[in-house]
Amino acid sequence: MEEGLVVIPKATISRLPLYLQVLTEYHHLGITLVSSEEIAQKLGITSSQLRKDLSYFGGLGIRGAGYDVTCLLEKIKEILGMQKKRRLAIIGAGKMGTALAGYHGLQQHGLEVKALFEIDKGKIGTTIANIPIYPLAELPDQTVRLGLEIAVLTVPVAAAQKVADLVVEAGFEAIWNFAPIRLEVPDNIIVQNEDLVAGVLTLVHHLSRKIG
Amino acid sequence: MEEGLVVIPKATISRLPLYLQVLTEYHHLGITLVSSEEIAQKLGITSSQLRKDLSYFGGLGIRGAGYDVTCLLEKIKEILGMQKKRRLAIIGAGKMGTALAGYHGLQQHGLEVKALFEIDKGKIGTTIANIPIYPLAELPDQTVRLGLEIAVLTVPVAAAQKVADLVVEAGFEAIWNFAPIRLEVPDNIIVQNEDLVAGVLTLVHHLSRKIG
DNA sequence: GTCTCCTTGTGATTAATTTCACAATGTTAT
DNA sequence: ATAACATTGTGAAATTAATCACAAGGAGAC
Ligand SMILES: NC(=O)c1ccc[n+]([C@@H]2O[C@H](COP(=O)([O-])OP(=O)(O)OC[C@H]3O[C@@H](n4cnc5c(N)ncnc54)[C@H](O)[C@@H]3O)[C@@H](O)[C@H]2O)c1
Ligand SMILES: NC(=O)c1ccc[n+]([C@@H]2O[C@H](COP(=O)([O-])OP(=O)(O)OC[C@H]3O[C@@H](n4cnc5c(N)ncnc54)[C@H](O)[C@@H]3O)[C@@H](O)[C@H]2O)c1
Repeated sequence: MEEGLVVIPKATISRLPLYLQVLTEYHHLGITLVSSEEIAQKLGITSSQLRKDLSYFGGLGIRGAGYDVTCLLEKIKEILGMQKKRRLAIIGAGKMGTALAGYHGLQQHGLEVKALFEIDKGKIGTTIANIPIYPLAELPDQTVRLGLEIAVLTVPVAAAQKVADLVVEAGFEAIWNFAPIRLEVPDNIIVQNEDLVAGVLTLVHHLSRKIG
Repeated sequence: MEEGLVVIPKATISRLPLYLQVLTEYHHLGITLVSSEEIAQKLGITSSQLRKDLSYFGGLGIRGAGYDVTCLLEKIKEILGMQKKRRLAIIGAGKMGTALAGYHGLQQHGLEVKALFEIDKGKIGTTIANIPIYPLAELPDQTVRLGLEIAVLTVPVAAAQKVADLVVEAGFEAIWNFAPIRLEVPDNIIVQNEDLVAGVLTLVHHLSRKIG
């Protein structure tokens, strides 16, 4: 395994959060060593796929025994770029914005929600889960002051593109978008669309194959 | 194109919700005809991929002109099994459950949230977005009475597996799971894991490639 | 230390997906 | 009606991903 030369396939990267999840489970249970077969079974994939995936980032396993849970967790976090903490802002303190602001799972993965932004005067000045809500107009200033990197878009779909423009102008590097619309942004801005409807429609598709 | 014999690739199916989203956008804008190139550009994919995908369900396009938006929307909805309405229950009326209960996007895709279930006595008997909150103990009875098919799991991770067991026993066909854990369920139960953390970690990975 | 057993790591193979390139076939203008 | 043009639909080729099968190497027993 030649370090530095290996290109990790996209398909492998896309499975890393999955591996992170089950390894975290094992870690919490106090399990320190786990075989590829065990993890694979839990995830419903083949053990050879898991081993091939892990092989891309060096021989981490112990032949005859399995993989060290802690060691593997560290490596996956490294590849996913999770060592550095990231500062987020949530734009739109509505139902979804409120849920995310109070979600501990983000904190646990090094994602710090530092601010919410709103246009509703009734919400501005209050807090959600101890996070202050600022007026949207302060976006450029607070972005610099707080060192915000990732914007979480939880505004109504009708406002989403306009808000995305503001977010880009304010200097954000990335957008985590919950509005069901394809945003148009410059090439250097990273957009991750979180399309919950897509998820449930996939489920519906399977369901209709099963029971019509 | 031989009807009935064609197997639609998984990769194609996974893109259908995406197509649905942009076609719905065009529909709202009153656009009736659209070329593969336009849609592809909007989605950041190649036009030949889109055409190949659409070719699996028969020649829907008009050579020299493009695709009829309404016609395409209908076909995609058919393939995804969206003609039939589906009845959902949300288990766990916390932050995420509340957000989903009040989300119009579900209704718009034929997904009707009929009930919420809780163990918190303070919440039982009240409503969220006009949807009644029942005690968890009533799950089996209400499932039959209301004809519930899909269970939305928005309970704390520590309770998720136990609740999943109850849901299966109550007769649900499918689970839309928001808890960050791999549920163990019988083979005939469809599980769709909605791992929001996976989404944002993918974003973080791209971010760390970009700015370190 | 040696033997046995277990599980990893990986080349080779097979399968799935994407891209390419262009014939087929429609539209629109005249 | 015909010509000029635009866009689809699709085999073939290229790329990417998943699976197989087994040699290599480490653990544990004695
Ligand atoms: N609720 C859900 O479960 C859910 C699920 C998936 C996707 N979404 C999407 O998330 C987005 C928000 O949904 P929601 O249910 O939270 O809606 P919501 O109406 O509860 O919240 C929207 C909030 O955004 C604020 N807002 C409006 N325009 C704004 C602007 N220009 N700048 C800043 N804030 C602004 C509003 O004041 C409101 O507080 C929508 O695009 C929706 O489609 C919601
Ligand atoms: N909040 C978010 O933005 C978010 C995002 C992604 C995933 N999630 C996941 O969704 C789940 C819920 O998160 P939340 O933030 O809404 O938590 P929450 O604490 O706000 O809500 C959980 C609710 O479930 C109820 N509950 C507990 N045990 C139950 C049981 N056995 N049966 C029925 N109800 C029960 C609680 O009374 C509470 O009302 C968690 O697993 C979380 O990891 C949440």
